Amino acid sequence: MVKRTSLEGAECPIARSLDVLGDWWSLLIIRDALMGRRRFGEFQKSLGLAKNILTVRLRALVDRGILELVPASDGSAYQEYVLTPKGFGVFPILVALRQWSEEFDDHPEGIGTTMVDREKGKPVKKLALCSQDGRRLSFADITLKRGAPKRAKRAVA
Amino acid sequence: MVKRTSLEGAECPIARSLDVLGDWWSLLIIRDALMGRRRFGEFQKSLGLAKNILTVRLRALVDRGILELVPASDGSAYQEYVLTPKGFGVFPILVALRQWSEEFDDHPEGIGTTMVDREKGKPVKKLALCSQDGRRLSFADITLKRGAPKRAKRAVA
DNA sequence: TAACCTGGTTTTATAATGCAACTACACAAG
DNA sequence: CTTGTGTAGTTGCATTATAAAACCAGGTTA
Repeated sequence: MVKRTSLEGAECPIARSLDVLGDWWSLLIIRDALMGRRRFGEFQKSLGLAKNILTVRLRALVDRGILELVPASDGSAYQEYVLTPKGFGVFPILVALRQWSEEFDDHPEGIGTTMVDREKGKPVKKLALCSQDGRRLSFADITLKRGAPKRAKRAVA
Repeated sequence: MVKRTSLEGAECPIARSLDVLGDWWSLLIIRDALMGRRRFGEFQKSLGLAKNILTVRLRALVDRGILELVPASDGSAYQEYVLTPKGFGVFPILVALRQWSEEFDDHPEGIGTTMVDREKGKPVKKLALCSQDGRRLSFADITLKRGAPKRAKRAVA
């Protein structure tokens, strides 16, 4: 078997996420979707990737429950791709990627945009990992415990 | 040009990060490095990837300033791969990936470990994006402004 | 109805990935 | 000093994924 070894079924949740999001285009498609793009052609023009690849990626994202196909909002007979809650949940990952580049990129002058809060127009704070009682945690302050995390009941949107 | 289109030089900092971290193995290698692995053989056994691939990935991570080759800590003539500050900076990205899986994975019971704070043993809080004055921001509360972010002066370690 | 746009599929070429076999060096034992 | 074992790769070849370009079908527009 030479296929690109799948990480599906891995125990590590990082590997599980990467199995879904870890290819070259998926995260960029989701980024564009968060910026409001929804049509096949919009994605294709914005990302500049081949249409056959985009077809496959979009289908995969729909299959995994990250995007959803809905009738076009403008009343035409076409369809649009919109994010599901699971898709919106990717937002912090994109923020983390953005902030890593902002902090460590070797040529930061090449970065074209800064993320600011809409109300004040000021750059946002760095994502920080905190304990439940509010202490800031570095990677040395955490450890892994066996067993699946209990999932908070999610509101029904 | 048929090569896997490089995102190098993109304006979007997310694309820039993905250009470095966006392949199947790099983030998993960094994850392992954060867990204390440092030798070629350790990575290879842990990840189960082909040695030629590992060679290429490690070299790329060293070239990009994420890993560093240092003389082995046990006094042998071999070398070890250790994370640079830039490498440690990837930690929040891995946390975000982990938390996305914890929250949205379709089969959460397959997740093997939970991240807890070492001191209290309790699960950590979700990463939250905040404005400089402390308001929690959702993706709808932010916007992009043109121009590179100013980078905070970093301590000289 | 003809031209055009949208959202694809097909074809074909090249680059990345994976396995297995092989090599080079370090170190340890006999 | 020779043989054996472990580490850290390299090389060769098969298979897959990715890409560019051509093609196409249904909806929309003129």
